[in-house]
Order: sequence, then C-alpha cells, then structure tokens
Amino acid sequence: MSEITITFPDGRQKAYAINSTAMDIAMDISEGLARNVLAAKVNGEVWDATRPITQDAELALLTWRDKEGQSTFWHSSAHLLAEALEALYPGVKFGIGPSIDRGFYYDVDTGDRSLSTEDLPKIEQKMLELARNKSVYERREVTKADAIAYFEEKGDEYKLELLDGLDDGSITFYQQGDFVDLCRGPHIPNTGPIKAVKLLNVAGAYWRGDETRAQMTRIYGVSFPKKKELDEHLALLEEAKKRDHRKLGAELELFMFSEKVGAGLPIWLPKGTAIRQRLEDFMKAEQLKRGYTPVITPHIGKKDLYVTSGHYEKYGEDSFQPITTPREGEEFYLKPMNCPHHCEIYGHRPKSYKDLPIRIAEFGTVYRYEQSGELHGLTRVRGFTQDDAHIFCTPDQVKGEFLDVLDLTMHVVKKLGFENFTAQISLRDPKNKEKYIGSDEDWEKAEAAIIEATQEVGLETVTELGEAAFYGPKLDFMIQDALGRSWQLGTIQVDYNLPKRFELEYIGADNEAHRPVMIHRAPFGSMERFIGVLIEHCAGKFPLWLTPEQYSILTISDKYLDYAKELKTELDSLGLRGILDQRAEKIGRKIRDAEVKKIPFMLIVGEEEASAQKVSVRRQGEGDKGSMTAEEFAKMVEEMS
RNA sequence: GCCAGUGUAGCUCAGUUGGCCAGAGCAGCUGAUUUGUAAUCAGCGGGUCGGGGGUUCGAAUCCCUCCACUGGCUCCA
Repeated sequence: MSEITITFPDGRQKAYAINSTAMDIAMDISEGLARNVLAAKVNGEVWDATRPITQDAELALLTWRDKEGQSTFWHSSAHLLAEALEALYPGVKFGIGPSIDRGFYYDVDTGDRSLSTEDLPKIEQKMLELARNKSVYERREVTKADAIAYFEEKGDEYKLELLDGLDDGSITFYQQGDFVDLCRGPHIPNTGPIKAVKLLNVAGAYWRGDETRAQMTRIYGVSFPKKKELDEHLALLEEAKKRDHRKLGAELELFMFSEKVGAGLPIWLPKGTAIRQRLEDFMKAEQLKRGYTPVITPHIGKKDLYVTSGHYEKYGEDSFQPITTPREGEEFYLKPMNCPHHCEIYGHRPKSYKDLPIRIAEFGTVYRYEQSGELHGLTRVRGFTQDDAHIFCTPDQVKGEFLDVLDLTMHVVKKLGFENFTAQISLRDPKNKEKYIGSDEDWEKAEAAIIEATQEVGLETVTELGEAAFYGPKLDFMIQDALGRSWQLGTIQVDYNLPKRFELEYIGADNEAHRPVMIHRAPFGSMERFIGVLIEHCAGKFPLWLTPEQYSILTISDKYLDYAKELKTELDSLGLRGILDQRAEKIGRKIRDAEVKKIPFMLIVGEEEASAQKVSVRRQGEGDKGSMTAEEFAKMVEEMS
C-alpha cells in the first residue's frame, strides 16, 4: 500500500505515492497550475494543499477561480492581518477571524488603545511586508492541554473560551511567521500570493454576537492575488457609493429627512411622491384584478387591540410608548402593523363560507421604534407604508390563495426589473420556541402550506431557522442592493394564530362555526424600503412608466419658446409628462443639467425643428437619436415603457 | 442601544500648534448675452461653524453633554 488512487473532477484517475499532497499532484500536472493552487477539495472537504493524502480520494485543486479557493485565501489573509496586528500592537488579544462573502475580518481586543481608520494604512503596509516573507502556513495538531497552556501563557481569554467548546483530539494550530492561531483551517500554502490588501473599515462587534458581552474591534479587509483585481474591486465599491439611494434621493430631490421632524421619518418630496404614487397605482390595479377589497384604518389603536394580537406582550416595551387621552388616561399605540385592525374588519359581521376568501388591502402606514443605530436611509426607518393585505380563507383555500399571492409577487418583482432575488422560507427557531405564540400543530400546518406551495411552482428557496415572525412562518423575498447587501422586501405569511386570538369565525356548509386562516402579504413590503432598493438598482434612472419627468424640452433660444409651448401641449395630450426649460442658457448647459437630473429624454427645439414641426431627441446617457414628430416620439416612449 | 468616526452657506469642501471682520466653487437672486447636443459673463445676497454648557484675555479649533449622520455589532411584528 505505497500508492493511492486519486480521482479528478473529470473522472480521470491516477496513482500517486501515499502521503502525496495536493501540491505534489498539481506539480505533476503542471508547474503553472501548482503556482496557482490555493487549497484542495479532498473527498468534498476543503484541505490545505500541503496536507498529505493518506488514502484513495477524489481530488479537486482549488485556485482563485473557485469560491472555496477565494475563501481560503481570505481566511489566510485574516491570519496575516492578525500577524501584522501582533507585530504592531504587542499584547493584542484575538477573537475570531473568518472569511466573509467578499473579504475577511478579524475581531480583536486592543485593551486601552483604540484603533481607527487612520491606523489601517500602517497595518496594510505591515501585512504586505509580512506577506513578502512567503511564510508557510504550518498546520499542527495539538492536545487540548497544550493548547490551553499556550493561550494561558499568552493571556488570550477569547481563544481559551473557544477552546472550551472543542474536543481534545480535534484541535489544530496554524502558524505563519511568529503568529500562532487556534484554527481548523484550511489555509493557502504560504503568504506569498497575498499581493494586494485593503483594510476597509473598523467597527465594533460584540464577542460571540452577544450584546451583553465585551465589545471588540472588528477590522474588515479584502485581499487579492493581483493589484489589478483589488483596483477593480475598489472601483466597484465606488460605483456602489454613487448609486447609494441616500445620495441619489437627495440629488434627485425624491425625499428628505429633517432633524426637527425626527430621525428615521422620511419626508417624500414631489418627485419621490410621483414615483411612489405610480407604484401604488400599479399595485392597486393589480389587486383590483385579483379580487382585493381596499379599506382604510386609523393610524392608532387602543392598547387592548395589541394585547389581543400579542404584539403588546412581544413589543410593548420596544415600541413607541402610548399616547394617552388627557381626561380618561386611555392608552393608544401607533400601529406597528395593520393586521389587528384588519382582523376587526373581518369580525365586523358574521361570515359565511360563501364570503371567503376575503382579501382586505390597505396601503397602511405603520410606526415602529427602531434602535437609533439601526436607522438607515429609506431601508430602515421608524415610519413606513406597507402595501399590506390580509386574506381570510378556509383551510382548503390556503394553497390556492398562497399560489395567487406568489404569482402576484413574482409579477411585481419582474415588472420592476429585479432578476436576482432569493425566496427564503423563514421558520421558527426550534431551540427557542418560547419566542413564538401558537400551538405546534398550527405552526406545522402553516410551514407545510408554504413549503408545498413553493414546491408546486418550482420556486427555488433557501430555508432559515429563527427568521419567522412571532405569530407564523414567512416566505420572504430577499433582493440585493448595489452594495451587495441583501434586503427583505416582499413577504407572505401564513397565520393560524391571529384568527384564534381575535376569535374570528365563519359558518361552514355544515352550519358549524369554523376558524379561518389568515395570509399576510406585502409584495413591495415597505414602499420606503422598496423604493430605496429600486433607486440603487436602477441608479436613479427609473423605468419610463415610473419616472417623474419623462422629457425636458430645451430651446436653442427663446425665439422658439412659442413652438416649445405648443409642443408641450401636444405631448400633454399624448399622455406624456415633462417640463420645459425656458432659461436663457446655452443649449449645452441645458443638456448638462437635464443629464445630471437623469431626465430620460431631452427634446431640443430650434430653427430646424420649428420649421419642420419636429423635435430632436436626445436620450439621457446615450446621445442624439435624430429628429421626429411629437407623435413619433410618443410612440417611441410607449414602446420603450 | 453598543463601539469607532463625522457635523463649517441649499450642495461639495478649505480653514489642521486657539488670535485680524469665517473663505472658495456650484446652486440662488439681478443684469447682460439669444446661443445647435454635458457648465456664457458680471454683480449681489447668504453661515448664532449641529444645539447647549465649560476652559481661556480670546474658541469653528480644547473639554463635557445632547442631537443628527456614517461604518459595523445587536435588534427588526
């Protein structure tokens, strides 16, 4: 048994000496390949490329082109960061330092000294300096006792705590240069390939994600094998900054915030309102087609309403505190959800099974107290409007209704041009059931309904435990913004609990009282958040059917104002919306201003156009599209919408 | 809420060992210009330097506190 058989991803097999490493094998294939190997997948498990293989195995060599290759590279970069920190700040203690989606971080405790972004360039330099040593990442198995002794000597209580949770016999250390870390690995062969490093920011992070525990300093960074790749990555981050909805929202005058009105309370300016109303009109029309009934309910409700719904018990302390009537001292809460009000509407008079399903829809504005540090542009606010609806139906109707909601949601997502989204089934945390209300049986029924319906339409889903609402499981639509952050937008929830708490009933064909099932759903989710993500998605260049101003008429000189006004009237009558720039500015200036405001079409009128009764059309971001009549232009806009 | 950072005119920023009346560009207003595909010229107005308190002969600058914002963490009905 001095040979082992290695099976490659393409099925090819070859014999190698026992204890060959992935690196040896790569070298056998080609030296160029060996230079690029970062790690290896051995029987489905990611290993160090330098770790001896002791038996027959399936082997895939991992390079920068593989996701696991990248994450190994970044994980090793985190160790390099730690080595640099230890060199620069002796005595620093380390928490954890994993790779993340795009890069890596390390949590450190620097004692009395605090790190700021100004310290980062110095640390980067140190990392690059250490990387040039091409220090080998050396794996070594240690006993738990030895590991404890090492970190006790070093005085790193965080590592000791991590060790506490590990079993003897499974503990490994990795060392590169002078830095030794408790780590299960794997790592790249040596620090050499880490050619470009950028430390992005420092942030606070609780030890083990627990807010009652010590706050450490988290240093985020990203690294690459080539400087060019780093530059490209940084350019991408720049582009994301340009698309930031907070910046574009201010520039395009869509919305604002006011210190006097209050943090987290968005104020919609005319142009933002125009977009929002078009979205609402679109949704209202869709809902009308699908048998929804619009309702309107007040912005506050008595405390008792939320005691009944369970919201009081769950969020009473963490919500805006009640408004009280001056004489009687009655307590009213700002509504954090629309469902309790809608339950009251359902209960307004006895229902027959013939009435069901009942679909109650409302663009309902709700207010939730969010922690001050959580507020973020339009995506995390304290007052927002949901495109909410509640469907009350019989148990038999649940699946059909769910499928219809799914269809509506997909329609909306596609209409707005979102191609990449994830459907997430959010279930309760089985280890933490007391966080939720309702019986196990009801939860299981609700979960089954969601899973079955998504399977039926073949929707690809991921499942997350602990992400359910306190009253029921959800199907959440997650959409990525320009910074790669994932936002929950639309949501569909199957709820057996609230109907019970509100004692909702219908009389069945058997003349007996039955409990309806409730489906909560909001395809946009929150208008604020949706528009925030939409702004970043389209970089402020809204679809023609949504944009506040479709065109701007730009006159060459005010000799052509009369014609421009005629044109405007004609375009109005053709159902287009736009503005007339009548300033005594040069045409270049008017074009520039319209370009910056991202107005889709610039209609240039001068001598030629006035005499030919045409317009010269310029498309924002593209340029001259030639001249045409107003009708031809209107038709073109129609076709492009 | 927690850690780190930021806050000067509508916007972007200068003013960085405490020291004459706090500056610029853009935007705004007024006037001139009547212009052919990304910024015409000139003049004028505009800031209790985020709020409050303190140190000092003197504070945009140093200290305390509150507010808002940024990056994360925790949270998110």
